[in-house]
Amino acid sequence: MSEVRVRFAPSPTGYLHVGNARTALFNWLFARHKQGAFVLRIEDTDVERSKTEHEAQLLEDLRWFGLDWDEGPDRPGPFGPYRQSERKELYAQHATHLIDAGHAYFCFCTAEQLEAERQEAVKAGRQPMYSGRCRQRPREESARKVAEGQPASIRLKIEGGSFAWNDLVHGLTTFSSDVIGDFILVRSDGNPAYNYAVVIDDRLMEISHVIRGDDHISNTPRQLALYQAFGWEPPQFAHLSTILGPDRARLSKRHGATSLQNFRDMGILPEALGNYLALLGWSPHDGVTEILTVADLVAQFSLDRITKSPAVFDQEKLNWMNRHYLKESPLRRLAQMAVPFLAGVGYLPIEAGASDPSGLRGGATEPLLQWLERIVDAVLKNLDRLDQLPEAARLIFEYDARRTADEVMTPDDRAASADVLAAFIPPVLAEPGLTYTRFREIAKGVQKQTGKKGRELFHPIRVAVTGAVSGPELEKLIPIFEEGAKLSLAPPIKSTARRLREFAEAAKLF
RNA sequence: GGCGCUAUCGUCUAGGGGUUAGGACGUGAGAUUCUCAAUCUCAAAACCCGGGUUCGAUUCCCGGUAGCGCUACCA
Repeated sequence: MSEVRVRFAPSPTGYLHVGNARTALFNWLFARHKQGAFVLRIEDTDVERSKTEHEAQLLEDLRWFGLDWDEGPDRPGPFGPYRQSERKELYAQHATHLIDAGHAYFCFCTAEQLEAERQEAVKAGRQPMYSGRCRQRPREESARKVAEGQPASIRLKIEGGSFAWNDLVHGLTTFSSDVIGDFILVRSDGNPAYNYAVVIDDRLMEISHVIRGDDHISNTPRQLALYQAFGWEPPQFAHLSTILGPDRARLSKRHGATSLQNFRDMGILPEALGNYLALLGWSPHDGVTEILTVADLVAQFSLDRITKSPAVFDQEKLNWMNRHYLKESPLRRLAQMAVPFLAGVGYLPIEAGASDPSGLRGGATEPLLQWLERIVDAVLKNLDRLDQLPEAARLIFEYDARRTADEVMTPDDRAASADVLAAFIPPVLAEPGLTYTRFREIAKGVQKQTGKKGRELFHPIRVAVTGAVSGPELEKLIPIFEEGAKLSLAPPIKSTARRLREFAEAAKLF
């Protein structure tokens, strides 16, 4: 068993937390770095939380994140099945084995009894721990009660002085066995408890390294007790620190975006999220490099460079990293990703049940995609994430001449720039197909005529044409207006000339 | 309460018995551009506290404090 085998074992709750995503990522990086196997196991024995329909969503989230697995529910391997719900027979067999060997016993205590004992212990200031009342019952008696149909859970006998392991992140970690009660292996309804199922699964799947959140540190001695009872060699453990919110409390839904789906909806690129998460609790050897490709991460990853301390999730830094990857991304990819964001605010015509995967009426045609590339190229520098695209591109899709003339352009501005506008607008209106080159020539003419240049010249033009005091370069915007107008979209894109005509009218210029 | 884990700029981190304690995000200033942004340059900003060990501790040890976790027939 020298081969490295790691696993990620999520519950399909329909919500994959970034903390879990980071755990999955670290497992995956370690497996790929060691050229071992990455196993995906679904922990779906808890029917309350697990919904089978959520499993597909989970796999989809993981794939979007860029992870793949060698074995899993959709990729059968030699250690299947990979859903806990399909492994109940295995858990039952091993529990029987433990009882026969005298390491486990049936417990007939009711929930009420246990709760009462617990309350008492707390009141008396003692450690609330199972008393072990059913431990001494003769095996024959227990067997008889079970045969009679009395509900029973199965508990493990905890013995021995202490449990210790050499944690790959934290180093030597020790627990006294005094603080661990005889815990439940199999619940009275026949379902295995987490600490039991996880040991059976990890052992049977020949997992070599268990990499998981540090909220499991206190569970580890229990699991060690099980390995001991079975006479099994335990795997290596590595416990990852918690991800916290800005208030230093464990990152949760009330902090805002915390699921993979949330980040996807924000227009965060998977490679940006992966790079960011990899740096949350891990750093490369040089201690300087921050931008790392997946290949870099796989090549450099090592468990001994993982931080022990918890980390506060910083959306600002994620945004920065996303901006970096956005700029590196091919325009075509971004144009395609832009469609749902623009369609979502009504800038592009969507159609329910459209045959095209983009969901657009008429489909995402080549001319449309080329035009979207221009838009993305123009506004990219202003974006942290794609969900800011509608706002950044608004001046392309919306132009209100009335508002521009009355509000955006102040009376002072208008008075000061009357000569520029008077010289600029007529030649543009007379131009059939405006290009940026032509626009430049006209602007030059205005400069000669009015003697104004730079900001004095371009600001009034910008405002009149875009309806905004700031935005992308006119060099990029003019072609977008012109090309957009030709696309006959619904709602339509107004050409430069049309904008100026409306503006002149609203401002009563001529 | 008990047990456990953690502690370097606001945040993510590098480092390590002697360093000008390094990088990044964010922040501030400047440069540049028709504007915003982007970009570039510069700046401010940290070793939790108290004991020990040592010639010397931010680094090693102990204690305190704080934060977090576990203490379930949740996972």
